[in-house]
Amino acid sequence: MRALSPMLQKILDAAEQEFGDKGLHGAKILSIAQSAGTSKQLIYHYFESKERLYEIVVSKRVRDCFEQLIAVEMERDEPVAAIGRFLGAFIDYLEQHSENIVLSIDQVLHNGAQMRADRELAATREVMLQRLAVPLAAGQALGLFKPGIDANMVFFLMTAFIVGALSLRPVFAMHDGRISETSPEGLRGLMRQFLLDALRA
Amino acid sequence: MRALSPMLQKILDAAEQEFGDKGLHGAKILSIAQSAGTSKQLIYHYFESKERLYEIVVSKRVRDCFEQLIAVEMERDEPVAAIGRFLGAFIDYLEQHSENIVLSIDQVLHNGAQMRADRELAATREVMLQRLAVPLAAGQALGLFKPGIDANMVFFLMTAFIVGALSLRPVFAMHDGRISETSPEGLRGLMRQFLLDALRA
Amino acid sequence: MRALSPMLQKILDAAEQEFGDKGLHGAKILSIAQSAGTSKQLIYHYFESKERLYEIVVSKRVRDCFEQLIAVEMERDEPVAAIGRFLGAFIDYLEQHSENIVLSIDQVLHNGAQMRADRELAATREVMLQRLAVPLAAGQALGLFKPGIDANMVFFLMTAFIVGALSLRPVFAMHDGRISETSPEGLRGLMRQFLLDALRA
Amino acid sequence: MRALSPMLQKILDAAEQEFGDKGLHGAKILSIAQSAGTSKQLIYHYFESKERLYEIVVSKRVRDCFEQLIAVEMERDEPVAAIGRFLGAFIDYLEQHSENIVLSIDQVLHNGAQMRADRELAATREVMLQRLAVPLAAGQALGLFKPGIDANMVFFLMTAFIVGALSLRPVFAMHDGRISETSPEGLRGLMRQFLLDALRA
DNA sequence: GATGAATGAGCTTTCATTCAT
DNA sequence: TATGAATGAAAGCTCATTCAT
Repeated sequence: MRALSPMLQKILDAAEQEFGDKGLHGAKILSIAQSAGTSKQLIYHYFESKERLYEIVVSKRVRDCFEQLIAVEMERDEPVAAIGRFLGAFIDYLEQHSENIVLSIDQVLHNGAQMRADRELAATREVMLQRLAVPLAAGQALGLFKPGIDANMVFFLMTAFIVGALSLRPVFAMHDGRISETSPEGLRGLMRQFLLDALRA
Repeated sequence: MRALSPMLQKILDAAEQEFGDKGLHGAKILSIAQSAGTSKQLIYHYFESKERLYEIVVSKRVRDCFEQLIAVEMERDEPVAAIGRFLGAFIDYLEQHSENIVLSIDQVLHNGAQMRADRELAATREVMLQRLAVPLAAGQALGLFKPGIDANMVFFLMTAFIVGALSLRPVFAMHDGRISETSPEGLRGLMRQFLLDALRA
Repeated sequence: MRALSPMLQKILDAAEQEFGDKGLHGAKILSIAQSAGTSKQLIYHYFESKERLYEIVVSKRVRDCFEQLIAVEMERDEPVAAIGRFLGAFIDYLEQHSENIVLSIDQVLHNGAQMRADRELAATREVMLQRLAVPLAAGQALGLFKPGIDANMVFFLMTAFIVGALSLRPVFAMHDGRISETSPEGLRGLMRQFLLDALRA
Repeated sequence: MRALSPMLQKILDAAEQEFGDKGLHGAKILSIAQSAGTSKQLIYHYFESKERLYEIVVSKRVRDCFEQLIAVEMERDEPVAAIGRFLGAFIDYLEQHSENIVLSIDQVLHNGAQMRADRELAATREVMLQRLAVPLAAGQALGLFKPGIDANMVFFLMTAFIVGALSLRPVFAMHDGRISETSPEGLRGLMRQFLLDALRA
């Protein structure tokens, strides 16, 4: 991974911000250019189209997330604690990177088309899943977790729930103060417990 | 609730479709007009702006969802079965009304601004929550459900998970066939079980 | 001149207001209808088009102005005082009826097309001019006024100056406080003196 | 003042024409684009809005007028002739640039908002007024002109009268042939004399 | 790499006007 | 008189994208 030209880096950062704030449709190439301190034309010099830039940003963000999850230490803990640690890291990551939420969500509106053919991303993902599989299998062997679900499924359940909760929280908050009164700490614990209970045998 | 003029009804239906497919930004007034078999100007005759039409569609969809949930019979079952029935109805509704998914999701990109001041909607919501509270409280009294969570929180958890799962399913399917191989039946059962397990004491 | 149906009268009043505020282009039929408490369709029931309604309003306003001027008592004064009285009445009228100013001005943008064939208006105008001619001729005979100008020309000069001054006053006021500091009283006197001096032999 | 891109120049010329013919509301961006031989989008590339383009055109026209008046030689003449020369130049300019008339007039409908914050224009105006002040003061010292009026007021009176007369001439011509029969020469002389007489002590 | 000029396609919105009842 | 429905035409403006330098 060699260093990118500094302007290219700025463009990518600005695009991450803009797409993460407004989604594919809401983002404007001109805004990205201005945030990056350059012109639209330079963006077109580097990227063939807005869609392509978006794809690249999405892949980059998703890969970054996978890499953070790969870095979670799970070897020393017993299975439930290990999965709990993974979960905590996942929740923290998504809470701190709201762009990923919007980007994930935005995929829904665009059929996930942005992730189609990224081999490297698929590989990273596989590594992450294999690491998650270790404590899961160990826990299942000990009768701590439900049988019949694999790492892929567990990761899907986690993602669905965390992304759903974090993105709908503000919407629910409008209706009803109670959710938003729940401190971030509280919601974090709630999500973690909820998911662990759901996995338990 | 008197009958709407037939063209107005067609416009609302077409708007529901279009917004449900593409979200606020992606939807085009011209498309809605063409689907409804009329002109964009007539839409502006009835609705003051695109945003306002969107708000109305969102409110309508959400209210419809709440009403379906209010109609779920829960009186005859014991608590776990009652909540399970509610859950099943909720999942079915959202699976059959994918517009609601997109609409919910799209709120995230627009700060949920579309639901702010709909008193009637808030009232319907409250009725629904009160019905859900009955078996929940009964179950808690019997030690079947976790203590310390109320109907509002349960509804939030359900929505977050179901919306998250249904919307991310196609995205995950791109990476990995296994989720999509899971038959709709299978996913339905999985979600239901997952949520019930999470609520259990 | 029989009484008009009350709604017709309200429409004309509202049109006067709206055209007088915004000019032909700036005025909206819908606004007029709403101000009059009726619907656009009724306006089209009475008037064949926006342009035609405008013409009628303009004629009405101009006739009203002429009639006010006809009513000015000039018989008892000596010539200079008589013309001064006429002038004062004209200035007062235009100051109190800013619609007339805007309407006159707006004619410029539309080639005065709105006044083409109104016989009755032309007749009223002639009466007014003949009354003005009396003290003018008397003054000229006494060597008080310039020779070689007739009532028509005098009326043109008066109108040009008063309309010009009243309409440009706010524009000049932006550049320079001094004009606007001149009290309405002051401007009134200034205009009157200015015109009388210009007519003097 | 570097040369403008040729297309920009064409756009400005076309805008001057169009706004000068139809005023702010009546002018259409598409017309301007077509007259300039380009597309409306290019106009928006250069100017942020129709209003802004209008402001620029108005400022440009008004500054041009002031500059012409600054260029009038008044040093060699005695006061009355000097003011007469200024007046003649002013009348000629406005007769030859009917756009300025319409533009001035149109200000009335838009509250003169277009001239608010143009420092440079205000400065040019001040220079022009100072030049006009010289023969005025000299004439007042000799008892030739009324005391108690300054250059600003004189300029206001001149503008009001000339703009009023030139713009209302066609309107009056409809009613009455006599004004329009007055040759442009004749009207020019009449206005000049009329204004000089009004200034005289 | 960088920049100014230019364009095509399309969008939301407005408004005078008409028709049927 | 009065009203709801509908339409044609166009307006102002936005944005992704390209080209030439």
